[in-house]
Amino acid sequence: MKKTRTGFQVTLNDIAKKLHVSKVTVSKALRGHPDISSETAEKIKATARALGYSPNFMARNLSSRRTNAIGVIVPKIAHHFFSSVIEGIYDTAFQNGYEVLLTVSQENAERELQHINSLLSMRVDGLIISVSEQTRDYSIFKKIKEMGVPLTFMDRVPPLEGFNTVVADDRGGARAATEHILNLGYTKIAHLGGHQYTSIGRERWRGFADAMKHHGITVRKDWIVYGGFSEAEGYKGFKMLYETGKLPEVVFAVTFPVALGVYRAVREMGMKIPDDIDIICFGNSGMNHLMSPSMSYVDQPTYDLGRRALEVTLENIQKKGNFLPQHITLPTKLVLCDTCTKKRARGKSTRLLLKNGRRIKPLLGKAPKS
Amino acid sequence: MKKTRTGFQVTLNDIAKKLHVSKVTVSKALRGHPDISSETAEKIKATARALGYSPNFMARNLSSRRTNAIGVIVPKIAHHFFSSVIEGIYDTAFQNGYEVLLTVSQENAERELQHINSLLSMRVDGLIISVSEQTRDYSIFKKIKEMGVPLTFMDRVPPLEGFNTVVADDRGGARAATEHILNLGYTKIAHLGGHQYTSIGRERWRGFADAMKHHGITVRKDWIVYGGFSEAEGYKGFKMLYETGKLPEVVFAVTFPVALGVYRAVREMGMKIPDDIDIICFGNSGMNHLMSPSMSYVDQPTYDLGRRALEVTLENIQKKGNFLPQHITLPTKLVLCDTCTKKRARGKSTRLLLKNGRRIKPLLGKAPKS
DNA sequence: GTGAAAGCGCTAACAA
DNA sequence: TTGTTAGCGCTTTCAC
Repeated sequence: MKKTRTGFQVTLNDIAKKLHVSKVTVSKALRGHPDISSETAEKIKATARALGYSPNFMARNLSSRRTNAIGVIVPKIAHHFFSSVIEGIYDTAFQNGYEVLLTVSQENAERELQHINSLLSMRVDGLIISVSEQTRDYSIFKKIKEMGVPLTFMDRVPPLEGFNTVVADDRGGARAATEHILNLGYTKIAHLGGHQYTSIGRERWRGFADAMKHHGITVRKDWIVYGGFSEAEGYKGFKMLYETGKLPEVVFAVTFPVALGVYRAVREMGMKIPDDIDIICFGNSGMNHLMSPSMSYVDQPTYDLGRRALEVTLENIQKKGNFLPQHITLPTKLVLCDTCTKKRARGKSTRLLLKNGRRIKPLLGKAPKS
Repeated sequence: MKKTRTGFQVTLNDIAKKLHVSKVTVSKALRGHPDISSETAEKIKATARALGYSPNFMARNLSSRRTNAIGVIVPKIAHHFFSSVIEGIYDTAFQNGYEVLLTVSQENAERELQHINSLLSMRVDGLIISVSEQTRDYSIFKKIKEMGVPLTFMDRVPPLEGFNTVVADDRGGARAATEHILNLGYTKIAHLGGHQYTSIGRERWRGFADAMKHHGITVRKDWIVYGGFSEAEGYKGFKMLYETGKLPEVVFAVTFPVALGVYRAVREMGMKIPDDIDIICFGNSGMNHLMSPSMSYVDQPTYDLGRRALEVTLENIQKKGNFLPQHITLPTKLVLCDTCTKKRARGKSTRLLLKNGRRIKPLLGKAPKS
């Protein structure tokens, strides 16, 4: 027993001495190495348990040169999307005997970089990253590739070659949602989109544009607003729509939180969803069914995104040199709830706005332009 | 440059050789040790950067016997409460040069134990744990104490002596909420509480009972339901209330998710909150203001819970032997939203129930008793 | 089936 | 100011 900075820790040697064997024997026994007779192995395991032995991860990994750990970086954890993805990652990792080192960038590129460096210095065997909405400097990823550390981008993918990617069918899903609202008869459609330097922002916009084009409807420029993925951004985005002086009939929001921001803004203005303005979004939350009205949305295979991301990363770790980057796209599904079930006659308040921009209770901050 | 299992990793030695100095010099220089002249230090740092050196956490921590890492275990991350706590932990850790190793137990005692063991084997300098709602075996915590690893319980605290605790004022907050509804004139009050072997379940129940007693109102036994902290449990709990044949005027829910379960159940039965039944709860979610009606609740200092938990843990790490366990209780605040703002005349549907238990649309599953 | 030797990359103590 | 020596606790040859 050794007194460490942290107190008393049992080591292999303690067990070895107690049993008058070498520490190598103990090491092998504990790892189930076939060298050791089942008899001694049992004895060793028993005393290890009795002594409360817990292997020193640092030492083990320093000598074996592998950590059996995967580093994960996500931008947020408060959202259903990521927490479900993480569940998929955890479960799969555990089944494969891997440890997960989870970190959160808070949509902050600087913090993301810190985490990457920490995880690299912990020598994780592989990385799964969903980049922050701010990330624009990709040099660290190139460095990671040079270092030979397997890296899988999940959901949010930077424009780089040579990495594994696991994403939902953003373009297809966005297109399906847009087709749906077009089929309802809506033509005045706005898109609260993500920044175009983000993969999901770009792909979802493309899906939207695909459908619009296919129906021969021109996209009104000031009804396309690009921004971040948070509720605050959705609120801000709707305000910008409002300031165009003309409200669309329906909004397609790039994420669930963005749609929430719209809800809040709409409510503050004294308007009603879906009667005054309708809405549909990409992604979901566990609380959707409690909102009134509940939102129709594009469902993402969250758990599977996590699971597949981990699987690909593991495969990459195992095959190493002779492994070609994999690109996995999982299907999405349109789920209809209370919104966007039929075309609504525009409500009173919205009509008023069209005649006279001042009749609707203005949002906090700047008054509407027109 | 060494080829490791993971690829190429630059070591201290690489830098040392390149500069014709010893690796000790490099090590010291990189850590800003005053031994080294600023001239050589600069040179060393420059080549380290050029070579893309990243210190090996394992090796560093193995020899220094400290990891500068805090292990954190929370039961859930999908909830506003924990994700905000985690933010507090992260920020404070970063300010103090500490790493956070975050894990999630999913309210599962077994998984919690796995995580504890992993973190211990990573030799974290300290632990912050919010125990799962299932945890009933506390032996591991005693073992941790024997090992001398500083441990702080946050929010959910097992009944053990000798550990740091950082909690919200559960009892006081629950009492304040209950006082409030009593002052509105309600007397038929139900409590959807947490299991009594959990600290927050117990304390919140006590606060509730305090207020009831203070107002001289006897607590109807079958209006006290104990369960878990999830939405599903809230749903189930309300069903049990319903089966008593008499619905209370108002429900005090032990957590926000539990209250959500009530919302869902109430809605399914075709009743209305707050007119048919009113509700208030402990804790909040970022989405509360989007629900209709928005819920009045006891606000917890989530970020600060995280911050203080980390601070106490660090202090414990530093003082080690001569450190007495600290117990910190942070104040809560009653926040009034749409529910519980005044006593409502009981709605039609509820009155019907009182005469004839069959008039309200029954919940899925077993039909109501009466 | 078992164990001695060597070393993973780093830091701490001490010498030079 | 710099370098030498000796580990940290473990795993990996490779000899017995």
